[in-house]
Amino acid sequence: MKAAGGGGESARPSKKAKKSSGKAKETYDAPPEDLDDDDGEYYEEGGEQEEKIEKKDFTKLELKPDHSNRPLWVCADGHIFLETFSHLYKQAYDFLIAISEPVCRPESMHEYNLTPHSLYAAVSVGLETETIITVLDRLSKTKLHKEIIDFIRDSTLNYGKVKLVLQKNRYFVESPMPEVLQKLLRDDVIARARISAADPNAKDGNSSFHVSKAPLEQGGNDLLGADELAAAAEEKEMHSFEVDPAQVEHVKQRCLPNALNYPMLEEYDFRNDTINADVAMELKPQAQPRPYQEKSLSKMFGNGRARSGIIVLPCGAGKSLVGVSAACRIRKSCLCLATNAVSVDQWAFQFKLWSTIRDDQISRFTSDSKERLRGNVGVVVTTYNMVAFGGKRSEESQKIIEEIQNREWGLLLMDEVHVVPAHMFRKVISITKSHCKLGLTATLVREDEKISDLNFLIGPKLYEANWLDLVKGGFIANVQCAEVWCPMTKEFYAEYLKKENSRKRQGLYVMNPNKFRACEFLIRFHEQQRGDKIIVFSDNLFALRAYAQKLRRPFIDGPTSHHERTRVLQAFKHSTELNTVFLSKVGDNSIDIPEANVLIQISSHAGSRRQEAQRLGRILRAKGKHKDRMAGGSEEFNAFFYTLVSTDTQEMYYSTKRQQFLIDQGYSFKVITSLPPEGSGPELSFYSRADQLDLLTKVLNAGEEAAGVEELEEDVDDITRFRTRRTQGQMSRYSGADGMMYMEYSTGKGRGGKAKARDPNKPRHNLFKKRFV
DNA sequence: TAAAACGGAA
DNA sequence: CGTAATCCGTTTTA
Repeated sequence: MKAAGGGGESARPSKKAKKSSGKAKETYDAPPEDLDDDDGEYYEEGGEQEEKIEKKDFTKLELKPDHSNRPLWVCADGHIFLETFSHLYKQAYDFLIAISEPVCRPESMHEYNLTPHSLYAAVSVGLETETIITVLDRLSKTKLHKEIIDFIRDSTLNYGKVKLVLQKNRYFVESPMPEVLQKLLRDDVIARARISAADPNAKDGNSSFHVSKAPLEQGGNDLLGADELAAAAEEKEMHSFEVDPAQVEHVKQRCLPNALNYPMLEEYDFRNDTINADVAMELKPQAQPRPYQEKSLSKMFGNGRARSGIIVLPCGAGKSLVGVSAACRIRKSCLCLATNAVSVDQWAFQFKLWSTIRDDQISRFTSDSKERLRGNVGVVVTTYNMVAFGGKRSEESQKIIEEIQNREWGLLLMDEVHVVPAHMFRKVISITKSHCKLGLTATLVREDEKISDLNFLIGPKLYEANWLDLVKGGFIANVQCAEVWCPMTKEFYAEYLKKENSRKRQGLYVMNPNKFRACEFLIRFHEQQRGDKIIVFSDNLFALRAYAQKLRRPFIDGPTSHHERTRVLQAFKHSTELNTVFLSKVGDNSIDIPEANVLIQISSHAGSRRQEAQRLGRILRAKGKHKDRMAGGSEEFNAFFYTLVSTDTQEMYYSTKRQQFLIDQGYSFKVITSLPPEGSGPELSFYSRADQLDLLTKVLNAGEEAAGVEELEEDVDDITRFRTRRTQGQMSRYSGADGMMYMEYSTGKGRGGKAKARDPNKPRHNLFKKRFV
């Protein structure tokens, strides 16, 4: 088994893992007992290291003899690199996603980061400290730094000592160890949150805490392992104090790893909950969760109870089935929150589609459909707004909202958790009382860094799928992402440089005739050559209307009536005549268009990574079943995502920023510099200079109307030009070093020629074949 | 009676 | 930092 004389016996006095200089001996304690490590001995006595060790310097780390079979590089600072071509990739990925935070996941090498929060999440899904260390060590090419081992131990030490429980609509902080509660109460925030009602049961000479015997023996204990039974036995003497429901959020925050470090366990033992009645609902037999959906659920229900937390799945990967499944397992009242009314309808539909819930046990609650629950239990689907709305309410709403506040919910199911502004969130979570909270999202990023608040507002991240793995599995579409660089025409650029007002500038670079022609070309190409369904996005309403009118296609924006929307979308879905629609921001969230597989962005002014990902999600729903899949992971693209950018304008600055999230997910962006193609002439609009100038005057006039403010005539804006250049620099950096992005120039000029060559084995799409080979 | 339009809010 | 979109609730219209 373990090599004789394993690292364990290197009883060395100097254990410092990191030396600044001089002759340092690098020795690390071997991980304690390896669990059956069937692939044999790899431990060697710690070698002598001569030079200074940088945390990310691998050269001095001692490789295990069979390192090539092991997929991980583990750095002393908590960064972990995973080789995705390893035969252990799948296991290693599942493990890493449980214990660490993904940083960047391109095709062949992933980067992860161990943090106190991620370790907290790991323990909360049931991993034990020593298991984490052993498995990590087993997968690592090198011995683990002692620093890392200590870090893992420290981070997970206190987990599970404190619990938050909801009983009869009152919150209690519980622990078998009264001294821990004392410690917590020394914290101001927690002390203030405490409600010390004179509860007759609390009278107890020894301490001021409630002492209770945990109700056990409810049956179903045969499902518990020995550990749980032991733990349950310990819980017999449980000390607790009550906290103000409005302060729960702050108490949880204080208990997190970055503060007092007693992260609170929040589990719902729904099987033994006899107070809240069950809801009769089960998954229908045809609801077959996919492997990754199954996996997310197993993280949530791993020990027979329901854990609170967040599940991250890309759009179109079937988040709603996960949500409905969770509700069906718990079988208690469920409050489901969504961002808007359309989404509410969809959720209600999904519940009816996948589960056997009776129609009168599910109700929608929005401003124009206030359905009441029949019985005393059931599923309520509503919006964040509805629950958090502070203003005056109609009489009927008032009643329902009171009911929601007073009820004790088994599950609080939150869709698109990232979207809701933080203050709304907080309100919703403290208003409603639930035993278990499940958050669903595709993009766990915000431009402000409030995303980490989710750790105490809801719970740890339970599972996150890797987009590229789902692509390989054929569960979501395989998307070709491209950034199309459209040079400004001479006249437009001259005007652009004159303008100070950013709004006017935007008008100019969005309406750039070359961009228009590129867009027109792409629409024609995809409609005619491939029979695709196309969505064109524009944040800028003027451009949206102008493009749509010129190209004679319908558009949908905010003011478009509901009736008109459905009419257009029906035609888009079912008619072969209508294959392109133009959408404003409305399309980001509330419109569902499963048919579309090509997306063109003509205006994307703000640098929101989330919006970019959300938009890509519009075309991710797997297309054409599995017919596009081929063995060996070399599959043809079946969806296309174009971002049209006017070169040398502010747009370039934003687009790289926006792409970052997708790049972290492993997507690569191809840069296309000559669209429309060289030879194209009057068959595309704005060919003649006269037409272009005509457009220019229109844009200028419209700009004045809209902007309303007269701006100073200024010369070249240096800042903009600087930014633009710098951005280009960054992009070429991506193209070379990271291999995540590469540039292709049909003209061959510039430094793009040095770009990484594409894989010749991969089939190339016609469009790219024609233009760029 | 139900849909559409308006206005304020965050 | 400003725009667009959303929501709620009320009022108007068919």
